This record gives sequence, structure tokens and C-alpha cells, in this order.
Amino acid sequence: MFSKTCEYGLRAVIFIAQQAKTNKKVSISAISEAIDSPQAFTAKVLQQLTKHKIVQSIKGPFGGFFIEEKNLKTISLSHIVQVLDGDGIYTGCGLGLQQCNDKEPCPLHFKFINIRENLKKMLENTTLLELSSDKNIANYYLKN
Amino acid sequence: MFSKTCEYGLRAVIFIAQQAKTNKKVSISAISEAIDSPQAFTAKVLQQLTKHKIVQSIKGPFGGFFIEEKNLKTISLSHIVQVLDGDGIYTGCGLGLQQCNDKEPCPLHFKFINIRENLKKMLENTTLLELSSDKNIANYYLKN
DNA sequence: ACAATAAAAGACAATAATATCTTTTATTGT
DNA sequence: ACAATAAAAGATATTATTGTCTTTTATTGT
Ligand code: FES
Ligand code: FES
Repeated sequence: MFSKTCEYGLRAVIFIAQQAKTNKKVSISAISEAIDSPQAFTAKVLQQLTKHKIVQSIKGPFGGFFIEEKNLKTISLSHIVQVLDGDGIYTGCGLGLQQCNDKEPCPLHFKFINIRENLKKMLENTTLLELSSDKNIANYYLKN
Repeated sequence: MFSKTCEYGLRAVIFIAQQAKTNKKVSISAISEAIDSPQAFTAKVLQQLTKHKIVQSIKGPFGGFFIEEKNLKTISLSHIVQVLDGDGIYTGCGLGLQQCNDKEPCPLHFKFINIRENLKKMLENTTLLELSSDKNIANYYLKN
């Protein structure tokens, strides 16, 4: 469904968001351990997310990655996926036709766009605020 | 969503199915032209599908690929996806956790499994019989 | 038997995704 | 100023995916 880049990115951002209340910054080593991902690769992913202002970072001692608490409700998973995987998942044809539209639809088009739209809406409606609630932190896992 | 292998495979099988009524066999060159895919690569994909009995093939003059008309209603798109992409799309975690289950769910689990299940059901309910109807052939495209 | 046709099979090539390693830059405290 | 810390940036390596090319095998008609 998503690329490894995107999977690590989503998990990393969720983890960072979950520390936002305590205003704690988290290091790349803490993140990659928490989400069980390759450290150097995850660092690259976070570089992209920092450039796109999804997370913020500070260098040096006591530095690390963080998200301001006030931003949690405006950052949705769809935004993160868009940055890391592009919008192919939101607009692309299920059978790989170069363009997907109602005018020259593939045989799967009208069934596929429903699924695609449901996925899109689900990601749009899921914000970091929701995912960083105490209830969420207690009940869900970022690695296994 | 799907690999290129799977996209070409789905389009190829749909095209072959659409010729099943006339009992016509289709060559790999006819297929790759009809669905606008790289010929040699598509041939490899069809090799896999032939091994898995989704399509049949005959070598030599007047040979080619075909599907028996009586099989159209039992072959679903989910079967083809399963063969070419495996069942990761049906059982895998949206955030890439090694295993997806209700006991140790990722933060997206209960939202994601709905989408995943809808996709699975859609593919299961879509048979080659439906996709090879005259109405379907008239209204939908396999390339653009 | 022979030539022509077409898929199967195997080998190879190019590209993209994933992953790691090294060097640089910014920040902090001494 | 200096050493320590941690992310940014750049370079490189590995693997998987996508794509092509050549040889072999099966089938058909002459
Ligand atoms: S054209 Fe294929 S999904 Fe829209
Ligand atoms: S555990 Fe992530 S989708 Fe089920």
C-alpha cells in the first residue's frame, strides 16, 4: 500500500506527536528504537518531513525532533503520505492507466475510486491530535 | 497500490477474457498493444499466470493465450492479485508492522482494516465474466 | 524432414527503492 | 576556544523491481 519510506515516516511522526504534550524532543536513535526501523534510513525520511514543516528539528545537545502541540490537530496522515509517496495513491488508476478519469475509465474505475476515496478520507480525517491522545498511546503499538 | 507486474497482469487477463466468447486466442504482441504495456515484460507476467492456471496458452502457429468461457465466472480479480502481488495487500499492516492483528494493533489498525476489507471484497466480487460483458467492453478502456 | 510461428525459459540490463556510511553544520556547556 | 552532541547533507552500497534480449521447446502446415 505505502512505501517503506512512508511507513517509517508515519510511525515516526506518530511517535513524535505522542511526546508533544511533555514538550519533549526525541532523538533519531530514540525514534528508530521506538518504531523498530533502520536508524539512518529513518533519519533521511525525517529530513524530508522537516523540510516540509511537518516536524521541526533542533541540532546539538538536547536537540531532536518535535511537533508543537498546537499543530497536532492540523496535521493529518494524508498530508504525510502526500509528502512521502506523492498523490498517486489518491489520484492514480488502479490498473495503471496513465490518467484516471470518468471520461475514459478503466474497467475497474467506478469500483476503485470508491475504495480510493475512502482511504483518502480516512487519512484526511485522522489527525495527530487523535493519535497522540492518552487513550491511543495506551492501546496501540508502533512496533511488534 | 499494485505493482506494475500486477497492473499489466490484470489488464492482460481482462483483455484475454474479453476475447473468450469468440474463442479467439490472442498473441502476446496483440495483448501488449491492446493494453499498452512492454511486450517482453508482459510475456513474463503471463507466464506466471499460465503456471497458476488463470490463463491457458498454446504454442506455435495459431497459438496464443486464452481463457475458457466457462471459467470466466470463477476467476476473480482477487485471485490474480494474490498470484502476482501475494496477499500483503489483504493481510498486511498499513503502517508496516510485521504482523497485523487485533491484539497488538497499530494506531491505524481499526480504520485501516475497513479499507483493506473493502478492497478485498471488491476484488473478490469482480469476476472476469462481468468484465467481459459487451456492455463492459463498450464502455471501458484498457489503455489511454 | 523442414520452415514458420509463438510461447517458455533463461540470461542479462537498467532503474528505483531501501539501507548504510562519512562528512559537515549548528548548538550547548565548559 | 574547545569538546561533545545531534541533525543535515552528501556519498555509497545493497536489493528489488522493471524491462530487454537470446535460446529453447512445442505446434502447425508444406
Ligand atoms: S481509470 Fe482506472 S481507476 Fe480510474
Ligand atoms: S496492525 Fe496496522 S493495520 Fe493492523
